[in-house]
Amino acid sequence: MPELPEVETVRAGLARWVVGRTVAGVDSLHPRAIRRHLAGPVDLTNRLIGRRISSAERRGKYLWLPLDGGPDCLIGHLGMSGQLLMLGPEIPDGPHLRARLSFDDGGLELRFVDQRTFGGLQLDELVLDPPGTVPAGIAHIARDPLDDNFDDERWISSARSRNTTIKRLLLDQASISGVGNIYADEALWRARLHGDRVTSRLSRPALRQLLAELRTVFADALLAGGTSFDSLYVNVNGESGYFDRSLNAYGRLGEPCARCGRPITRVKWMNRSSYFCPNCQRPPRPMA
DNA sequence: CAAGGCTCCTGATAGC
DNA sequence: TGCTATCAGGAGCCTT
Repeated sequence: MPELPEVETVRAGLARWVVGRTVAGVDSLHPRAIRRHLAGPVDLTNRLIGRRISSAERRGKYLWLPLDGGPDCLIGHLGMSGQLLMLGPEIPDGPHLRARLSFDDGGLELRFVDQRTFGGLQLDELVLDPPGTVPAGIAHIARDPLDDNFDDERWISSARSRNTTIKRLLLDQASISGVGNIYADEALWRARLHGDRVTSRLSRPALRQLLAELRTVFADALLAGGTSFDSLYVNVNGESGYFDRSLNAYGRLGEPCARCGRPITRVKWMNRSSYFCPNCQRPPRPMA
């Protein structure tokens, strides 16, 4: 499942392979892949052809490619199974190919492949959000913890003013972006916090440590090229990351905790799973 | 307005 | 063998 480290790996690949190139053709092959582009596939094609990609940007799990000569950009989101692959035009289309960009140099194409169709592409306008510039449609997405302008103390104050639990807050992209189910569980395990802890009752040092653990788990995953849990995630060259070997909680049901040896537990949570060590990560005391 | 839950989607896998 | 149920989950959208 692509979260911040995987998306950053893809962004770096796009910076290497598509920045500076000019779009020559666009194929929209599945309506769901461009459902967020309300003006439709013809508009998407017309507005992309002839445009040169000037950079590759990211905030949280969103990617965007600013286009030369205008305030617009191509936004990409991988959803839970999206891949952006650079492939030669002679390579046959795979079964889940949703969109394709070709370039006027005739070189490698950019293909958007997405089995579960939660991801998508859209054009959007960049708005000024000093000192960064983000697409209008993702202005509600908070900065991520690897952003130099992420304000730790402000986030901590915000958390302590909220009436919610810490795992919910980690997954709220309007509060802190880039965190999904895997890295939420990993950061909470590293910080020895149970996901059901109420944010307003966590100390500032505990929240500071959680941010630190989030950053180290992201950094570790980036070094490994991202996590590939079910082989749906690959970088732009089609190579899987191998960070899943380093996970301490997520997907480790019944395996001994790397700290204390107690078996990792899984609970159903919001139509998904949470993995944690029942010994290192004590659930909150029930309110009287 | 904040918080929480529903829903979109496909393919692998388990169970009968 | 072939069917149905379950699971994976990001994030927009809706309800409370």
